Amino acid sequence: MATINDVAKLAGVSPTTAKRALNEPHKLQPHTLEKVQWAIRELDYEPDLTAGALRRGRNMTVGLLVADIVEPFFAELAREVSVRLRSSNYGLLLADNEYQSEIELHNLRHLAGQRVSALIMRPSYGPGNREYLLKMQDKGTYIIEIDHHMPDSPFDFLMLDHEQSVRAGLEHLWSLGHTRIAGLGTYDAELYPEWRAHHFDHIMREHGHPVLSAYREIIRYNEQDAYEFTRYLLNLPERPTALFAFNGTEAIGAYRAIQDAGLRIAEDVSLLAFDNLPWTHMVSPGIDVIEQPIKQMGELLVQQVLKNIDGPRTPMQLLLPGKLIVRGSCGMASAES
Amino acid sequence: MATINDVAKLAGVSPTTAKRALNEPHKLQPHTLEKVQWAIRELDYEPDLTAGALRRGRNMTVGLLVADIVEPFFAELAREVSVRLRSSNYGLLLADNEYQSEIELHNLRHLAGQRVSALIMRPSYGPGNREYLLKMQDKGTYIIEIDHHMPDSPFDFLMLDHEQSVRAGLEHLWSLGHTRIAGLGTYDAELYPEWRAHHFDHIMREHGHPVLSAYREIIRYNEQDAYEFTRYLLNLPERPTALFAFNGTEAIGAYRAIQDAGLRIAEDVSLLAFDNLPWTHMVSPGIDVIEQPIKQMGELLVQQVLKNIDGPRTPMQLLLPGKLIVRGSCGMASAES
DNA sequence: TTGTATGCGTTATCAC
DNA sequence: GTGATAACGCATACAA
Repeated sequence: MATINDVAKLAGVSPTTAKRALNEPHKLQPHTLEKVQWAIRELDYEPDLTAGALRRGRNMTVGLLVADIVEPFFAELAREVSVRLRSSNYGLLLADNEYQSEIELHNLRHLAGQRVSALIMRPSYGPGNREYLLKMQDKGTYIIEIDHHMPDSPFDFLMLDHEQSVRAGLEHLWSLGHTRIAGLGTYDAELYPEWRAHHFDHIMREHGHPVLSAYREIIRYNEQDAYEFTRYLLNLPERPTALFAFNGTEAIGAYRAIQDAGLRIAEDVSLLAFDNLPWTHMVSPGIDVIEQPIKQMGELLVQQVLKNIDGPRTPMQLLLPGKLIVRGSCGMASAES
Repeated sequence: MATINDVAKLAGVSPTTAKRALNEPHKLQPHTLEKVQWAIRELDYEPDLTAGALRRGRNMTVGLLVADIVEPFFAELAREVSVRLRSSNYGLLLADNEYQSEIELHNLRHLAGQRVSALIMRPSYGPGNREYLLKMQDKGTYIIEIDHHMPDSPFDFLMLDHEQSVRAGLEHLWSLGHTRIAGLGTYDAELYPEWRAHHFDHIMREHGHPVLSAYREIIRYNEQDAYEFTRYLLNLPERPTALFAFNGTEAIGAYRAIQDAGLRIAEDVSLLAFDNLPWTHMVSPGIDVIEQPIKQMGELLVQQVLKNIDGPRTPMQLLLPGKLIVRGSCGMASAES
């Protein structure tokens, strides 16, 4: 494996000069430049990123810590970020937290040990790792949160405008006459501080239709819990006329539960969901969804991260609007109780 | 940031001893061990992985190069690998190739520069980067291919038994009376050397029902191409009675095309697909699929990779069987032409 | 059982 | 424009 010293020797220059041929070629005399470039080709020189990382205190990667890479939202975001990073010589160090701060801490330790240049992360619940993250930030790692952000969190963030999105969804349902609406999961400051559930509660109350207490339960946003909770809801004497799934995974569980209960989507019960997943336009009727601008998120994130790795910090605290896509899974609220 | 030297100084021992407290604690006297552990806690010592990487010539990550992280197969595999890596102090450096060897080379350069300890990769087409990969291997990087493997490729591999899987699928279709079956994509040694398409052709011929030349076209395995090709197939005078989608993304395109053509799944045209994606059991009838044992793959991969990073090389050239799941999207071949 | 010394390849500072 | 030199933090060979 050729090092920059080998290149320098072969070209008859110093390592400093040899490196400049790669980083600041304009500062070299054409003649010198050519000699070095020839030597680089001759030896197949490729820089050792680990040596550079040790010297500079950060490596050439961006850490991306998602909740779960299998959730399509995170998979798509990972791709967008990865693709855009390509033109910058940065790589992507992937980690997850399964929404749990112990797992998160384990992975943060690794990312910090690897000296990632920047960290894009979906925070887990609770203030658990804030101290650790602040230490990372102090050591020069740029940190930006995605998808979720606590008001007292000191970090930059870029996420969906959950409030606007929930409101857009509810206005859609209201316009169809729905008032008995159940959200798939209830906000809990300690256990489950999810914004979509929080705004759902708040906006419903504000609109004069507080969510029935029978509809309120703290569940996790996965297929299984969503399935079971939906079955429960559909069996209530006062069953909801519309269901609001707070992410794409929940929507799958809800959809299956509705089918298994022998009910028809739209006619018997309406379904509205976050995340525009492929299957939502393949069933019939198609599912009404609120789509996140994932491409835009990826673009803005990479831009912001690269700008902030070197150069001075430019704050970014951004909410992006969700887009309602209507396909037919929400029907008129029927008169039947 | 505390280094191991700081720890050593505070504990009044040498750096070597301090490190041993972490790596080989049994080799220290209880008293020494305690002193060092105290100092580690006192200083919040965490190892600098970049320094270790430089020194050892490889970092504490495994490179995972997929074709496209958005394809659920790769997303799920990434999660399985990531989860299992957690108990080993290794991280995951993620990259893709979009099936193109230029993109692949770019990312390989990065992975090699980062000195990944091992590389799990889905190869792109063509022999393009073999030379580069061999150089990586010579420098000590353990390499194993997934999902696809050329017979003359010198690397280990772990993938689905494509031949067995295709045969299982076809026997299912034959048992329902189908003979006019179209695979969504045709094998081409140069342009598109995909095994599933290859075995499809071969097994159909072997069985006495060579694929009609009207059904043969080289397409890429994405939703759009699959959609268009399916529309074309369904418009043929001798249209196929069954379609075989070679991955989950193709299946989506085919499904939509069938719907848009106003045909009924199973009654009018049967659909069989690779990959057991969530939506395939949510539509009705559910889609008959061939499922890959992704969890097992992740487990075996991590096991093999960790064993081969240190220790002597133990070869692994493994085909795992696919599992046919029947849900109803394949009906009897109708008599109508 | 513990300690000493060296070098991994790069980058940054400073001198020429 | 170019070059010499030092230091990043760790792992290893070797010495004690």
